[in-house]
Amino acid sequence: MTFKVFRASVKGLIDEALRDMGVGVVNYQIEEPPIPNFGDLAVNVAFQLSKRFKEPPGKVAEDLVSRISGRLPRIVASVSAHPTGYINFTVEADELTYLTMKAAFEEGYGSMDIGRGRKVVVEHTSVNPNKALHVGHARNVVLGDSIARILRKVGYRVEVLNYIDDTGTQVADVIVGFLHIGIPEEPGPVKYDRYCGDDVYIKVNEIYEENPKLEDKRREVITQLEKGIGPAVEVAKRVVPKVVKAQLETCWRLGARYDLLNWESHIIRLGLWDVAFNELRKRNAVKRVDEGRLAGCWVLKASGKDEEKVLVRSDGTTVYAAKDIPYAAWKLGLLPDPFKYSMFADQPDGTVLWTTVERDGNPDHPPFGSADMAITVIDVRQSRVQEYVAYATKLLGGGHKEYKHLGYDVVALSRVSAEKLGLHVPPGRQFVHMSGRRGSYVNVDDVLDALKERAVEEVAKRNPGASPGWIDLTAERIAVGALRYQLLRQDPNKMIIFDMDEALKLEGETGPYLQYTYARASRIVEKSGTSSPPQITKEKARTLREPEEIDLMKEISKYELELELAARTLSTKGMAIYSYRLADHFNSFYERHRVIQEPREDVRGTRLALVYAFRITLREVLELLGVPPLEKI
RNA sequence: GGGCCCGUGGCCUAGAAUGGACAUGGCACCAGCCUCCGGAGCUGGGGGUCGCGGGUUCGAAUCCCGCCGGGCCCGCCA
Repeated sequence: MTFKVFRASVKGLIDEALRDMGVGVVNYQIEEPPIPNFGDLAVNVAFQLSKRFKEPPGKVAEDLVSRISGRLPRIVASVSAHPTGYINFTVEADELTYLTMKAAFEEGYGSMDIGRGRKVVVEHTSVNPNKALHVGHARNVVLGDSIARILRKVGYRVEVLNYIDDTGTQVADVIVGFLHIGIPEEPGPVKYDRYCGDDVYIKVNEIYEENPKLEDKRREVITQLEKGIGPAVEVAKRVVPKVVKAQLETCWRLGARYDLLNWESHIIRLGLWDVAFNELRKRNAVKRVDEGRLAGCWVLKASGKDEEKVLVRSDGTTVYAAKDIPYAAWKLGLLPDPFKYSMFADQPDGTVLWTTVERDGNPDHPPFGSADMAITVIDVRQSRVQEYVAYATKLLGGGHKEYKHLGYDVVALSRVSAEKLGLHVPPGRQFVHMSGRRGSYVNVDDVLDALKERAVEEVAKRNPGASPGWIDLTAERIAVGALRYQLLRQDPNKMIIFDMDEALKLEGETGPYLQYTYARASRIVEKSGTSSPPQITKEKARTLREPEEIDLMKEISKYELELELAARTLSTKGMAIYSYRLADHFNSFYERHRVIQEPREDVRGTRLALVYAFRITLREVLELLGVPPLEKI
């Protein structure tokens, strides 16, 4: 309730003036001016009105200002018309300081109720359980995890799902390796997901090249997995959960957490597809094609165009994309829940991760699914399929619910990094796509380890005599912060060309810069000898006078607006950039003004309060991004 | 062939929905700043046909059309 108050006041003033002038609805914008001299917020309403009145914007602006200037509330210091037509408002800094600090020191700071208790499920990660995560998967994990954190913060009931495709070809390949090629199920000391991905999956695919007949075995394995009987199922029961646990280790390392694992085999064996399919038929949403090239297939009737998506082949089997429909419908509670549930693992954050089971569940489970909104985090190559799935949920009676695809472009390897991995990069190409099957990818654990190694050097250098355990833990957190920030700060529509040397940077606009700044602020708080923020009064707020103090305070006051925007747009980018701006302003302040050593007692107290407010706010933002805050670095 | 995404100094990048003031930061580069709460920092500087060409508009990085370059999707594969 800070900069937001100022913004609301500005809007109120403009709307009141418009009413006075007797004009109807005008679509105008309130934005931050490009140059601080122009004030703190600018309104472009005069441009819109100038069209209507046939008068120059500057004149309209003056007219509006003359109506407004007499009735400014306390939070608004001044208003002025710029000759170009903008109406510029300046905030009353003392008032904003007081409001901002008061809000920051309150319990539940930043929490708001946009969600109104509505339930949202966020599905992310969903990596085939036959290999270790590469950095492309990491983008998925951290995007989904941060969105979940943001939505929870703004009042949604959030449930995080991880879909395990344990009946697909990728898992089947690994099982073929164990069952028909004789690769041992138990590796040496290597992490199990990596073993299955690097030593089994790749190998099996190489053997397919020489011996294509072996692919018949894959078909056989998949059939067994879907039906739930046969030797392949026995192998899968031993192998897949071990891979999933190994993958989860990496996800947890990245700071992610989940509520439930949904296994594809359960969806299939419990007949959820048949239920969904019957429902689609009942609602006349699918039809059987009688003739032509699709004769004998069941297709989804597309809305407008003549596109038809095959769901059931003429031999009666379902296509890959069709399997997503019952799952989506379950998420939104459009089908009866066929699952039983049991506990799968304890997570680092202290919560329990549950899993679906086919029978003998724990009756004492929390409610799952049946959300008002479903968000599926999956890369843009799945956009088309996701459209069909969203459309199918509407046909199944989910018209009042929302199914959203949160897409993002892939992470590719830079030419330099690819060549360092020994891959051939054709001339002229600047990047190469990652592929688990070909083994051309960068493993997430490897990236984190490399980052950590760099961080250990730095931390040890700056903290002589620190315990190895502390150095290790701190370096780990730096590594996670660095990687997460990098993956969250840019537009999801843009491909990330991953370069190892670039990724190892710890300076500039990076996670470690934020952590470093947080530690700086923490040290001041520690040295102040206080354990809670000083009482702030309007009188004390008045002692903030230096430009760097005011700028920092204003940046802090914008937190709620940024959070609101992030939640509404399901985007982490703005939050990431905001966190950097916050830290940047703090460092400018820190450079020029002393806190502990400030001789004037009143100024010292208010500055300390400012540091507290900054630290609390940055902590909030870092937690939303999943960048671990560090007291000491 | 149809559809979607991207193109902003040498490299990376912000400019959302709803066009508006001198185009945002970072990396790299140059010049400064530690007797002072932590220099992973701070201050200043150079560097731009916002891919190209039209159009709409008083005004376009932003909207429209057409190109160019890069990527992705479009299967009774998964």
